[in-house]
Amino acid sequence: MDNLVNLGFDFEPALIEEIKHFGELKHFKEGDIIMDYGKYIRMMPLVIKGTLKVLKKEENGKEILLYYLSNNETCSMAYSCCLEEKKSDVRAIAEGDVDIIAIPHNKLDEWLHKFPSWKNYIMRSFAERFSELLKSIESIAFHKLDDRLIAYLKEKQRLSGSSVIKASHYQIADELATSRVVVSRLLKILENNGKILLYRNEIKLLRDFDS
Amino acid sequence: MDNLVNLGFDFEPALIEEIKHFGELKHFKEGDIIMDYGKYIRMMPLVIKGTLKVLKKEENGKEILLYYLSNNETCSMAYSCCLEEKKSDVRAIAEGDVDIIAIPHNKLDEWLHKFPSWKNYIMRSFAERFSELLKSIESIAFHKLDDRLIAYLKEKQRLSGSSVIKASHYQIADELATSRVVVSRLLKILENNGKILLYRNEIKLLRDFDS
DNA sequence: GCTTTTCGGTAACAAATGTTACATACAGAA
DNA sequence: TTCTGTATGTAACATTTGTTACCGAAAAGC
Repeated sequence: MDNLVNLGFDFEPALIEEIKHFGELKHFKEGDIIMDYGKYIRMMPLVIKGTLKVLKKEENGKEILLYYLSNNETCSMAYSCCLEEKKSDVRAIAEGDVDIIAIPHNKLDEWLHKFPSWKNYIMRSFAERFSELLKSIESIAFHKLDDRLIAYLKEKQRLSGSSVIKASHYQIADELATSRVVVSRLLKILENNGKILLYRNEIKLLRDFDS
Repeated sequence: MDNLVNLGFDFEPALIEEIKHFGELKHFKEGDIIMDYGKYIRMMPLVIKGTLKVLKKEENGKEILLYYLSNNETCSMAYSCCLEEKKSDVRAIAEGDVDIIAIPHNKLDEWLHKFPSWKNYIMRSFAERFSELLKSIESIAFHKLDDRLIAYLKEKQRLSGSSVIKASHYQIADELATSRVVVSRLLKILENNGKILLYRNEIKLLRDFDS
């Protein structure tokens, strides 16, 4: 918790003191569910380390990836839910080890008045989430699956910092809201074009991957 | 402007006075553009009468409908843009006659501190827009075009209060980000199934439309 | 009246995606 | 090792959506 000051939050010292005092440091590991459909949300997560993925599910069970949250980001939808005592529309899952600071919901509004840096942070978060959702809509509505797959792989590369992506075709299909066979087919084409190499549970992006 | 008090905003009297003083009443008519791609936004629109549609466009020219704004609603994305001096990612167009109150951007933040009812309104707006965007994503990602078309027609019916919808197949295709031929095809199927009647620039929804 | 433009209907085809089914390969457990 | 569950490869086919082309009807302009 002490290294909070070093993180890129840019909060004023008094606010950092309050966060240290009222915030609760929590650890999650691969696959842990931080927020879930239909559950009330009583705290707002600030992501300190690792990555969360935020998903939306349909009645029949299909899921689609909305966006990732990583360092110093937060889920604005959690904020909205906290304020209005609403149930969550989305699910957030830890990708690997994740540390968050949980801010209790009753502080959110108080800090908004007390700390300009908190207000700015919240407003910036809202804007970023809107922008991510718009990107997501753009991707689904306007791009074909092969482009979306490539974008997905790039995003995974960016977040992990590695060009070896650990995931099964099933998982990828889930997050793109399509079927495993389709993903396998498109990945095989990418491999044949010399963009990637395929292994079990692993995809290696080659140098000329983006072109 | 004087009938502002009667509208469902639920603002405190002092805030209403400020809105009357600093807000500017503006009229738009069918097709007028209130916000546009790449333009800076210097005021935030409160919709008093009529309906705005909010769209997102792709590079190649295709557009897709994100959601409608009608009575007492506002565009949270405009709010974000105002605060951060950002360019708009979306376009907002008047559907028929529209009255808005334009709130100058320098008041937004000030009122946030001064008026709890303003803060609540803004926060509620953020939550509503998120929810609309999620509905939009759900629709595009999980539903086939025929379902989306039906949902689109229902929404039009709800907003206009009439089961006669004035629109060409071209317009509908644009807002669903597909082509005219596809829309005509699906509409004809609906007509053959006794759900609707088709005329030039007009679609009449029949009684057993939803089933 | 005529001409032009826009709108809608339809066919024929192309492309993208989804589905089912089955084979094989691999990893870990027993 | 063998067994077993999971992951992947691939074919064949169905469905959905997109595209092009052409037609005639209705509205708008002249």
